[in-house]
Amino acid sequence: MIEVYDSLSGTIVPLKPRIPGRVSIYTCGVTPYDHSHLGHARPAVVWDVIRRHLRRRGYIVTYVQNFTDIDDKIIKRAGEIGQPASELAARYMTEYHAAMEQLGVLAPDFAPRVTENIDAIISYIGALLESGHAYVAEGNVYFRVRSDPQYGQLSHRKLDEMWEGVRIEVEPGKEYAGDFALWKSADADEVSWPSPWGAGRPGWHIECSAMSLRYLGAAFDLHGGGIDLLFPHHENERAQSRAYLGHEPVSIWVHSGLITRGSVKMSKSLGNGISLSDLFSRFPAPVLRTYLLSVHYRSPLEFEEDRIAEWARALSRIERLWEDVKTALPPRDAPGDEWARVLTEFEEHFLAALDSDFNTAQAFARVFDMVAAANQGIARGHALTARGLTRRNLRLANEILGFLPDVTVPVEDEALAASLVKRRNEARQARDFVLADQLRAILTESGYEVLDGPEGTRWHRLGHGGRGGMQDG
RNA sequence: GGCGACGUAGCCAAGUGGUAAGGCAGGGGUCUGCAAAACCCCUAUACCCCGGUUCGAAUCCGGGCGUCGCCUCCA
Repeated sequence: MIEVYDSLSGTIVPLKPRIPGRVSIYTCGVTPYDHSHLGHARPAVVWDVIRRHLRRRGYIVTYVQNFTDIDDKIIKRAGEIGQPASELAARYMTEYHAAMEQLGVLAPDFAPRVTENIDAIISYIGALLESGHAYVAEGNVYFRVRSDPQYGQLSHRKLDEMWEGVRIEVEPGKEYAGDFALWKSADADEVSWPSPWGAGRPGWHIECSAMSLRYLGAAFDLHGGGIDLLFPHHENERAQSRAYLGHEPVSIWVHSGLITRGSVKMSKSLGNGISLSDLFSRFPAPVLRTYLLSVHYRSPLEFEEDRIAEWARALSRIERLWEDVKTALPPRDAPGDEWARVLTEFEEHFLAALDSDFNTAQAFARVFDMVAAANQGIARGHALTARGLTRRNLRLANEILGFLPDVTVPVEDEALAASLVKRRNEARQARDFVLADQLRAILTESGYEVLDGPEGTRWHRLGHGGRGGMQDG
């Protein structure tokens, strides 16, 4: 049984897919008007883990994540740099895709864009006008918020209290301050599409209602996004969809916590975002990916480079063990010791942690427990069994969490490293420890870790997934 | 001002009624040419403060203090 926190009800609810065995998901993607930052990566990685876990549990998952590739910010930015809005958006969408790929995020099944769904949006707005949930004013179309008696339920606020003391000017023609634009009329020099209400572009919220309907149907299981989208975006989206469909569009609303810096939210408009390209130059992608998974997805995550470095040290323990077990054969038996029990029961406990509202922090705790048990087994004379069980466990965990690097190192580098290790062991046998230490220093500086043990010298490249090797010491 | 969330060891962080996961850092020991890794042991009578409910609360309720988020740019 998988349980998920639902923002609408404010409680943990069991996941009951509308179609048994299938889970449909829609999440709000980015507005591509600037570089991708860490805050964009968090929900992407979180949903990647959710998808992988659901698949592991046997569900067929359909995942849709949109791009809002036309809006005021894009138009403004495009005007500033003298580039067409479509080119600006395309550039940043490409960058986003590349960053997500580096983070090991599976591509969505559909990645619809607003500009490719204008027809669906226009007909959606038309239906809302016909049913009286929307009205035209000065070339704009507004959604009549008070037509939905449940408006405010999702974000847990009361409509009457919401607009008191609001100091923004109400746009001319709006019946009510809380009403929001479904269609915005365009200035002559702005990019626009023809519509029954004149040339213009869609408002911010309507695209998600129209595109989720087109790609997932009239109702779907999970809707995701950052908690900062709860209001107004998701509140508005829900109101539109309820008005259009006559029923609830979403089974469970799932919101991920924000990343903060100095306790303040990281966001493009505050200019305190850490760009992903910058982070990629300083940390391996699996470290960044799993750093985002090191706390529960609903908790705020304070960005601190020292924490990432700490996390990298923790991961290196797992990686070192993986280097030791990755070629192990399947185990034949397991002794009744405590460490063996941990290794054999790992899958059950690991998946149970994720069943519980996708608790990745707890899932990692189970991985570290398992790592300790594996090392105990190896140290206590059951290396074959321990390695075999551990290989299976790490592959399972990695398939969902994605903490192991998978970049291969050129063969020639490996061959050179192997010869250096060989010469070092010759020096050690000759008790020429000065030369041996020099050779080890060269290997270390090249990214190779050298470990002398009773079974010989193990060596591998940390953080890059080199094949490494073993030589008799 | 309104609404909401959070406050757990030196640091990060799970746990939400039954007696404190995990990570980092630190200390002691074993092993080792040295180192690293690994193994063994130690490091919160305790979960912001004060009341209350309960046989029992970090977990529920009330009050207080602090931090953050949303209140139409936002993942």
